[in-house]
Amino acid sequence: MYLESKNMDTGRRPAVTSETEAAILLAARAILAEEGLDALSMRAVAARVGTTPTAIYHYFESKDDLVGQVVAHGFQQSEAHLWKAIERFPVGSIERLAVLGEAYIRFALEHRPYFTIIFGIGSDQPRRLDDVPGQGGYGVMRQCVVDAMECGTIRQGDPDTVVLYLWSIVHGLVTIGMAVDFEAMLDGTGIEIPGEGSISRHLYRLFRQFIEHGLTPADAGEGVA
Amino acid sequence: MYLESKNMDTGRRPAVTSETEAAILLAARAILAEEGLDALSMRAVAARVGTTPTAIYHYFESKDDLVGQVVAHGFQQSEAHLWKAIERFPVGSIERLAVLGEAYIRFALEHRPYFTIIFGIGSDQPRRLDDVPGQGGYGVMRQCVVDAMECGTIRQGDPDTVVLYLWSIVHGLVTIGMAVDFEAMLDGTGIEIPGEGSISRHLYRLFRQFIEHGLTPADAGEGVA
DNA sequence: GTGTTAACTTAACGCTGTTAAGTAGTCATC
DNA sequence: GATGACTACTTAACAGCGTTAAGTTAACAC
Repeated sequence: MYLESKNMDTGRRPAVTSETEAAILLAARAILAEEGLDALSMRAVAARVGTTPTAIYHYFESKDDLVGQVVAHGFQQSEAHLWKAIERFPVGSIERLAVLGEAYIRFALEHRPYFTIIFGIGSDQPRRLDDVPGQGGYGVMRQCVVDAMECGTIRQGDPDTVVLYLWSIVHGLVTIGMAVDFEAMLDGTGIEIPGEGSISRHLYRLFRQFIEHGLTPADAGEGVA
Repeated sequence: MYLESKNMDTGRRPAVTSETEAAILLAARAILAEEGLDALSMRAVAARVGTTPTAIYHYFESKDDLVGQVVAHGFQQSEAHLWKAIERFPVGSIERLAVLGEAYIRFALEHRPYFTIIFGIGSDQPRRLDDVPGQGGYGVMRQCVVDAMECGTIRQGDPDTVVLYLWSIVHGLVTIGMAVDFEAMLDGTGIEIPGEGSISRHLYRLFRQFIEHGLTPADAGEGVA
């Protein structure tokens, strides 16, 4: 549905020059943040900017194009967010990898509409990762994995497999958490719900022993809680 | 957006009695399978059944209600699908757990619109897991994890944590795979794309060593490829 | 001064979910 | 056997959506 436009790949389109164009993008971003995805209509954006809906088509091919650029802006921030989160942890350390996962979860929860648009609408064809702005964090993750392998923190192997593995864990956790009420679900289980911080991040911390040492008892070693 | 209706929790609503109601559900299911989520409109369903759009409101509160019941039907099948997939593997075995994950992936890929509706649309509040038909496979997974713990196949601990961990992996893999073109993405990486079978299932098999033995080199033992 | 272009506006099309109001047909009761 | 109630619809319409076609107004070029 969304993001079909040729212009959504970031960078290739010339920078925003017009004041109106900037205002449109700003308004769209504001609506998405304040009122959510359903409230984001061409008419709503136009009303906020103070123009007519059709004026938007002077700057954007379609709604998909507009939304695509809004999301691209969000995801471009995501990469910076991830890099910033890990910078104070030693390159190649397991902490750096762990914090990266937490940062991914935090960003996803704070930019839920972006994630819904990129990963949520699924009736159509999947897009190339190059078209996902900031590669959805893939680049950062891959660098961290490569570093960790070089340092011997994690075992040798194909880095892309490991990246996809870690990405699946954090992304799955976030996706399930957005759809299912963790709080109600985990009530009565052995998992205690933390007073502060998101449940998703808490769960991710619980996963850490499995990620590091696996589920098999023989491998458990010092990892057992 | 969808599934807000009180009637979406399966079972509590009386069974379909009217012939027309059954025809509406059948038509909606057919449209979803043949033409996808975007094509599923009240008018399209009505046209297929041979009635007017408003007639549907005699049987269903809203579009959300109708879609909710269609999806509920699909997810009810999912639990049976998962149980059937694992039945020929020994209770408590690691194979049984592995096959369960593969079955989840297969079902998700074959019932993409259902997953999109339940997990994809994320602007609104998350729902209780009880309301997710078939608990999204949670019950099956949990039983398998408990069995595996009792058999000593996986280490002792809180089963719900392990279920969420495994669920996150398969669900994340599926979700990313639906949004990103794996084929194009993995071209040029160390991951070889299999000729037959889905890429997601192939990746999941690659993850197995990490799931069992973790990423830490000391734990790797016999798990290394 | 004329032509061209950018930056819009007005009006409309076809689509969507949904509601209000009306209409047959069936069935129970007085 | 007429009356009222209920089921199962229909027709018409409303408000909103993305989008397009056509017209307008201002700025600038030659």
